[in-house]
Amino acid sequence: MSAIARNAAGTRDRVIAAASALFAERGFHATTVRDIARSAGVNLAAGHYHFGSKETLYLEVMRAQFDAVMTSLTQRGLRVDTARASQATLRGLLQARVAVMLELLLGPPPGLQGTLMLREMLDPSAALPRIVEQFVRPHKDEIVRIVSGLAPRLDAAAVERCVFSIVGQIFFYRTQLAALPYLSDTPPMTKRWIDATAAHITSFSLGGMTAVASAARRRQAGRKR
Amino acid sequence: MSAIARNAAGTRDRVIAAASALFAERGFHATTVRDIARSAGVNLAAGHYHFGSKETLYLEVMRAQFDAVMTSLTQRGLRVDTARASQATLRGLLQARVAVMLELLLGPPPGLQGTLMLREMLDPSAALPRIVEQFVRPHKDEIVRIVSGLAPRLDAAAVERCVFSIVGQIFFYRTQLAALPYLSDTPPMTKRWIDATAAHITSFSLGGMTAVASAARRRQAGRKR
DNA sequence: ACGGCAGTCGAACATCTGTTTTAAACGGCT
DNA sequence: AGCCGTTTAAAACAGATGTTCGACTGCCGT
Repeated sequence: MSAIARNAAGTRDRVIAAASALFAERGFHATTVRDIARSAGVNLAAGHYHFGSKETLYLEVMRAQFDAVMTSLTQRGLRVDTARASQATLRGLLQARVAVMLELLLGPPPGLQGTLMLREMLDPSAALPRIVEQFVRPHKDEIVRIVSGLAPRLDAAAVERCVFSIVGQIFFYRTQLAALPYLSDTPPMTKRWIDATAAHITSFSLGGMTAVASAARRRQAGRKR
Repeated sequence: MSAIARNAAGTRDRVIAAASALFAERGFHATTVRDIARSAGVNLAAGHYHFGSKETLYLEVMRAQFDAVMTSLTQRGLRVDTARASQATLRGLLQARVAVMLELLLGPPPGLQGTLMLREMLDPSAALPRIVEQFVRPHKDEIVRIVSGLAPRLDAAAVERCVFSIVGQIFFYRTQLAALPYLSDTPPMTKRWIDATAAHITSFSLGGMTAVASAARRRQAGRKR
């Protein structure tokens, strides 16, 4: 544990950092271990010494990346008690959560985790279950709680559909990122833009939830007749 | 043009078909020309004879795939005059359009075009502009027309945000396809499920649009004071 | 002072990949 | 028949890629 102290830790971390960026930018198969080594400024064999194989390195990158995200999120204290909050408070919570997810997906840094997650969705690996449990599930559960508070009459299935509708709106801007320049002259993703978009999504979603709730009520009333 | 009639067209098409499936399933880099040849049941050199290179083949696959989609869509006669339609009609148009896009993205066949498009979004190639113009743009314009009809008071920017909110809800089920089994016990994507989901998205979106519209009206009134 | 050891390095290995080449066959067309 | 576009077969090529090997380095404990 001598050369480790200054070198090994540094080397290992530099490999992880370089691999994260390259895997996100080009994907697993288009990224070569030589690219990673060159980008990290380390020897080609260093990667295999620390991780054993390219695939293990990839999984380790995922673990490191999403562990980092979750700790940074809990640090920001976004876990709030939604049990007994007013409607206005819940709306604020929703908007804040939407803004956080937009930031997370679109960066800066330019949506590293968002890109990695999207790649996992398209080419699932052994890392996907972990990512879903550690990263997606908490967000989903939180929004489920908020939606349940905002529309108490909805049953679980309807709540889930509403949550998917909300999350879908958020993911859109990351999924279609490459196509957006061709579709509209969207401004750069500044903090201002993120806040405005979060406000729109919140407003849109609140309207959507009340519409779905009243439709369900109407359906119920119709059945009783 | 003799051996073409039965062989060339057959061979060429078989290569395209096999390449489409493999590119969608594994992506460009993870697919080898030998895999394609074996899957198509043709000789290795056949691909290069017809397409010259793997990249050209890929672009040709994209062209063929999205040309096919668009012709099949126009055959279904989904271009309707939305200029002077009643609100109820517009709602029906929206729901039909949402259902079509869900089918397109989720298959069967299991979302081949949806997967290819998603891969293009993540790793754009020379095919992306064409895909956007031929495939994404028409859908967007159609929904813009429907939304404009449903909420005439909204300005262009607000309409676009609403369209993104609608399309985002649709894409969600394709983007998060791999994660859905971990998140909820979603039923298989039968026609029934697609119709129900389209109904939900339509209902949710109508509510969202009226909410956004009334918020805009409120903002306007506030400014005038 | 010295052996051990984790870490690093340069080189090499075996395999895979896209592409090209060569030769031979097949089938319709004039 | 002879030609020509198409297809097959087999091989080879150059370059890239993941992985491994052996030697070297610097530091620690004894």
